[in-house]
Amino acid sequence: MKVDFVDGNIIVTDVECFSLALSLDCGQAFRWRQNAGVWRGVVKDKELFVSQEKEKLIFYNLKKDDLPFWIKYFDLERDYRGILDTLMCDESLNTACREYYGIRILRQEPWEALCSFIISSNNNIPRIKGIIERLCRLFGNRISEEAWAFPTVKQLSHLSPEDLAPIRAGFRSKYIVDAVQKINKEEVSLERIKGLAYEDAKLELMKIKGVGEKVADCALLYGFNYLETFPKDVWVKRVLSELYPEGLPECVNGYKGIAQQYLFHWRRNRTN
DNA sequence: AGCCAGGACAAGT
DNA sequence: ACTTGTCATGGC
Repeated sequence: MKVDFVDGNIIVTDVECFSLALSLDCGQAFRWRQNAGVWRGVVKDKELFVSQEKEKLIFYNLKKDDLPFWIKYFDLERDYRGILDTLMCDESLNTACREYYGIRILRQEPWEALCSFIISSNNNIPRIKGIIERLCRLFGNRISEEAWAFPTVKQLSHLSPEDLAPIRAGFRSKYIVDAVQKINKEEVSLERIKGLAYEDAKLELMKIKGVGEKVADCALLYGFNYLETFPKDVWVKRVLSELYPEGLPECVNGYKGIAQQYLFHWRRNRTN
């Protein structure tokens, strides 16, 4: 990775095994929008405009001090080339990884990931995005003309399911409220989860109503960077029953979550 | 118009 | 321990 500063922009070159578009639009994050080749998103209280040309990333109007934050968010320091090499150990994984080469598991904010995947349950991606957008606009800090931060637990702490009616999350509103209250009362601690083993972390999250195995796994994979986690949604279950009735090959061990993301996106985008 | 959606949960076998 | 109905809403 090489970094240059040009006209207030930051240019990062020699970025290997990374596709910005695929990583932002593969169903793991719900707040990124693309316009004329430029992706816009918000993480914490930071808004980012970024685009990619081959192995070059352009961070628009970005302060130097903020670059490490985004390097970490996109997990650019991790050796994905090496990881994918080991993951491509059979025909299906080989195809999935080749077709969608460069998807990285983003390192999202824990609360945002948890809340987003509570909202995701029995829901479709366009609508998930809409609900989250309304949640941010109604309850998050406005950080620019057209950008709102994801609301903090504290900002949501006084709300009832009825107060959440405008975001039109349906039956999921009461789940959001339960998550907020348990975290507020420290019945569930997102801070503590970071130090727990996978199984314990999962049990901790599953104390929350509306958080079953799948939602907990998604939160751990996308929000806590537990890369060995393997969330099983309907698409991945199809892959498992169709291609891996006897179980996954051993090469995915340690990075099951990454394998899962490729298999999910590959299977979901298949037309036949 | 009707089916389905990156599920969870309770109730029924 | 598995199976089924229900939940609220809107995208297609």
